[in-house]
Amino acid sequence: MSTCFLTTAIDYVNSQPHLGTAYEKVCADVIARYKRLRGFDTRFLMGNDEHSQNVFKKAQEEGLDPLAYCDQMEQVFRKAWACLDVSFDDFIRTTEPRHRRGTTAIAQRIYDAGDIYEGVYEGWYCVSCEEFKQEKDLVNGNCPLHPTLKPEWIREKNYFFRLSKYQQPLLDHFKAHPGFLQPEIRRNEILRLIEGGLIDVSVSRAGQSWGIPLPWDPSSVVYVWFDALINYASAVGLGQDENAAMFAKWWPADLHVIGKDITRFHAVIWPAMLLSAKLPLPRTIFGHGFLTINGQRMSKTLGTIIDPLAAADRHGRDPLRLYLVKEIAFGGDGDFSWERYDERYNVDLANNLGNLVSRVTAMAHRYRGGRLAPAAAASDQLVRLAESVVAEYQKSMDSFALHDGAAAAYRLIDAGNEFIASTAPWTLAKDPASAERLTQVLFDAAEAIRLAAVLLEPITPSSSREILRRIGAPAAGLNFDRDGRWRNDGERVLLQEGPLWPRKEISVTDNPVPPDGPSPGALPPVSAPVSSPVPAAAAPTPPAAPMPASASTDARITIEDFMKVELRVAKVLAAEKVEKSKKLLKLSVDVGTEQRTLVAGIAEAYEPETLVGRTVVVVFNLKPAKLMGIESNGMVLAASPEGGKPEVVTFAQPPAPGTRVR
RNA sequence: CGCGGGGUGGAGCAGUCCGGUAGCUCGUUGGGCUCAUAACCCAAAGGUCGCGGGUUCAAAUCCCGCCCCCGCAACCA
Repeated sequence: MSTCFLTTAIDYVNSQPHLGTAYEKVCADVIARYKRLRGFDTRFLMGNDEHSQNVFKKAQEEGLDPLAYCDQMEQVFRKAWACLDVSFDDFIRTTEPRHRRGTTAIAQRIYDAGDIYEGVYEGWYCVSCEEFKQEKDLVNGNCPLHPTLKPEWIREKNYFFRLSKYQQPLLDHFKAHPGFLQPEIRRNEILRLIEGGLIDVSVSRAGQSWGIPLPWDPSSVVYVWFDALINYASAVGLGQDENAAMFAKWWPADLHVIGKDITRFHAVIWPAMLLSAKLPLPRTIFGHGFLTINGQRMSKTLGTIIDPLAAADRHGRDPLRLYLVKEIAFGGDGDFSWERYDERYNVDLANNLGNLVSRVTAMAHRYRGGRLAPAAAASDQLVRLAESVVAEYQKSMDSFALHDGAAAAYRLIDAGNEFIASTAPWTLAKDPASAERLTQVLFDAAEAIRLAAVLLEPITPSSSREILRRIGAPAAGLNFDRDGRWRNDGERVLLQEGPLWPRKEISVTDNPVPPDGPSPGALPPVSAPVSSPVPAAAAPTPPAAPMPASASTDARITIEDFMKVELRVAKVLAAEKVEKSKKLLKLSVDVGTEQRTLVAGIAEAYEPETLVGRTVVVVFNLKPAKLMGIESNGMVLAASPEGGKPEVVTFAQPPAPGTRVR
């Protein structure tokens, strides 16, 4: 049996998982489940990255032993992944003995290969990145990733890995293995990087206790990212004699699923380390994109960090999983918004898949007492479509185009609905002569559902099992070769039960996450090479936020929309009637920074002279417009009663011109 | 020249590497059906593929130039 060993990035435990972290795990899980469905002996590894100075500090702040702190965080992460149905087979922590042994072993091998030398490292060090920065990478003297943080100039004894030596071997490897790094855009990026020359990298830190000691110099510990990368190998037995068989079975990894920001570590340094240690390189590295929220980067300050558990809670974990894989092209960046999430829930699950199951099971019961067996040949059209769908699904999933795989499955679901409309079972039911035809039509419809459920199983595992149960098809031990094709055999006993996904009338408001409370304890900025720090709240996940129910027809705008309008206090310097105009006055106003000419439609209510010297409010950033030949650069605010005369907005105590109004 | 990502029917996106009928979802309009979760089906309207050049028989796609938008950090997968 073929094997498949795949991994995700291990996560920093400074903070909790967020939707972005979850995105990676879910996608990797979909791949893992797909491989199992295809019959691969699959091992899916995840874990936590714990040897970070930030973790150490964070634990100290909380008055905890670092390990105890990590123990707590392990539970937080495990719980999150369990809630999302992420089916990892192994969960590694970098503080585990097996990892220490693996790291020690590989470090020793690299050392023995002569690829590590001692030196003194001097340079700018970003505490948050835990990474040395090159002068040229600094922006205004600060780390580009943490502009508010001053890098430290550090000088210490350091061991270096001869990365430079592996430039050509890496290029050769990339050339020989076109699929080594995917998608293409990452491959090109990294190729350019390697071609540009590699410099040796520091692999140790002196004078620290939180980490794995170097085997040849216990006064230093292995640099955290170096340590982190090795988890993939130590998890399957590297450096553990008693686990040699396991290592032989699983290594090299078939796939590392990682974020696009850490491809450099995975596609350059990690392979070089393995080359040096004379170990096989992973077969594939896939760098996925980032999730944005409403088109914006997830940001704690903007309140756009989304708790994956809250998202799963809103409609269910499978609806969330489906959204993440179907609505985002795997490899590119993608967007999440509550509105869209709600929409996809109703459309994909309630209206289409769920409703299809309802109508078929209902008809099976009404017309056939819930029992269906083939009575004739299956619909050619459906069978042909199913064949093409399965082929496309397989091709897509094999090439990590998970979104296309999901779309393929949905073509079958759509076809099921179309098939019912075109065959009109309710009409067939009225004619006794069509009895067999009706039975077959219902069977075909049920079969389309069954097959779709099988194809969707990697994405929506528990929902697929539920559908299969209702449709009277076996759900246990699914196998793609046997179950992933059209079948016109066997009796099915269908169950008519309530809606799988009730349609939800969604009120217009969005973000169901309440403004998070002040995060406890100031956490230093964190960015990690090998995994990603996540939002800081150390408190346990709050109960999933309820859906907001603010009703209104949404003509309302957001504060951002409003803030686009720049209102300013202005003082009228001069005013005159616009010739040939009934309503317009030409005003010259002082808006604080400058003097402007604008036109206001208030001539019917004000004599020009009465306005001079008055303080009004103007829209400062309005596009100029020509009125009666005069360019107006702004707009005076005035109450404009229907049919009545406008009343200019003024102040009891006029502020200085230029003052922002909001 | 900071880095990166974008500009494709009303909205959100795919397609761009490997030129050749511009595709999907939502929305809108009209029609149909009644098995089903006011769900489903059919049809229609709607696009100078940011702008300008170039290559080509042919450009959303390749080349050059330009404009505009977004993100850039106690948060990054």
